[in-house]
Amino acid sequence: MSVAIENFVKAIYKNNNNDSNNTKPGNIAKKLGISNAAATDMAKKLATKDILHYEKYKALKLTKKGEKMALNVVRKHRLWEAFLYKTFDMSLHDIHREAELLEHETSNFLANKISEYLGNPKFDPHGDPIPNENGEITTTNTSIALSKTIENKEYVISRLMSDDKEFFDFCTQNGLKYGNTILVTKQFSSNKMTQISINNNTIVLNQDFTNIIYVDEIN
Amino acid sequence: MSVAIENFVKAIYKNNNNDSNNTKPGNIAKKLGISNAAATDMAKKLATKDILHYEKYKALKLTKKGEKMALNVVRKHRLWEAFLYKTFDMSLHDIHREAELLEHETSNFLANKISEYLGNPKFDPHGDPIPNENGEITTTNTSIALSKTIENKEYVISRLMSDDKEFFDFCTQNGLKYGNTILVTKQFSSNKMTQISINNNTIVLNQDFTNIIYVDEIN
DNA sequence: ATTAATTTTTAAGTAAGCTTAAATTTTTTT
DNA sequence: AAAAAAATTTAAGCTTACTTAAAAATTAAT
Repeated sequence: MSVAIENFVKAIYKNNNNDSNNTKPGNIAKKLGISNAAATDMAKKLATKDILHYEKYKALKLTKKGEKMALNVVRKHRLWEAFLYKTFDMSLHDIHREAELLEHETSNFLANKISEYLGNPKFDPHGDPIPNENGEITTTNTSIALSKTIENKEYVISRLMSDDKEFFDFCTQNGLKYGNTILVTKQFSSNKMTQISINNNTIVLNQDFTNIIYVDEIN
Repeated sequence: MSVAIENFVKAIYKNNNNDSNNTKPGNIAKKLGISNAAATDMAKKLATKDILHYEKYKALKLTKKGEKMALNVVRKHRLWEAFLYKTFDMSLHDIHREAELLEHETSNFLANKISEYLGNPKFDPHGDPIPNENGEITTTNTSIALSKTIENKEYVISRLMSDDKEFFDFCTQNGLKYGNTILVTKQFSSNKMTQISINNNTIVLNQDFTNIIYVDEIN
């Protein structure tokens, strides 16, 4: 399977997690930086290979086979992220950029070596779950978006769902890191902003950020 | 630069080291598993990009730019080999196979991280020199092929120049490993075989092997 | 030094993965 | 519900990196 195909199924997989009705060629095209026409072509091709279901003008949906392919790539991506983070102490943005390339040239053999070396971790440094060798995600996800949190409650940061360098730079500067504790001090319902306290600093975040920062409640 | 181009210049670079008159399209084609016609096409294309010198029916020769490209790929290949060997304890054959893929998807940034992590090694686990960041090989090579050694002298294995699984399996089984000491007990000049002693075992090797096993004299 | 064998080159063609432009369908707006 | 906007699809075309087959040049053999 080519890099183009692997990236295509990965993009569908990631999109389906959020909003499966929205997984149309144009949407995937935008994420991959290709034209709508190219995405339609690819979708039709992959349908003949039993990798996805394609119906004109309808949303794309991966078959079991396609989902397994996507999860295999996602597994390699997240294992590389975890590995590079630990071994070379690279930034969240850098590990993503490198993993984006390495994921396509990594044998299952090597992926398993990396996993074993790391003690078969369940999450990568962004807090994203790492599928196992069979493409299964065995962890249950109890995290919620920061935008959905309740005032005056404490939470632990569990996931930073982004690829954006500026976002990660901001997080690093403000101590927003996987595992750190924050206190939600105010939810501005009118303008959808969230005020939090971390390391004795007060920060106000807008929805662009509070929808991609995930947290777990502290019991 | 594409994977096809990187592999092409790498193949020329490796061939030039041995016999520069022999570096014609058909030769490179055979190494890459492509047709002669494809190799000729590629050579003509790369000539327009100032990557190599091309003259009809003559041997191919890399330009300074082309050689730098080749050395950059070779550097990444050998750094990956050294890294995988050390970190995951993989076999000489396995590290080669994985490095062959990873070398093309590795940024200079990551290559430098790997090099630094390993203490900027000068040689990979096969004994091949690792070019530095500027594409320079700073080590001088004093090794000779096992076929050129002298009877009743001791040598240290310094290089195993092969990609072949069977060869590496043979080496592993017989203790033929980078850094190990051997005694040359007989050179059969008639049939070009070499008899050595290692770990109290006697082995007779033919030229297929003695031309790719390199050794250093013990002073 | 011819002839034979091999290699290189040219020519024509293919598949993958894109592009732009136009036609069609769906979705949104009024 | 009709018109406008947006998205999807179709069509035609491009580039890269190959292929096979035939022509041309080089190399090897007698």
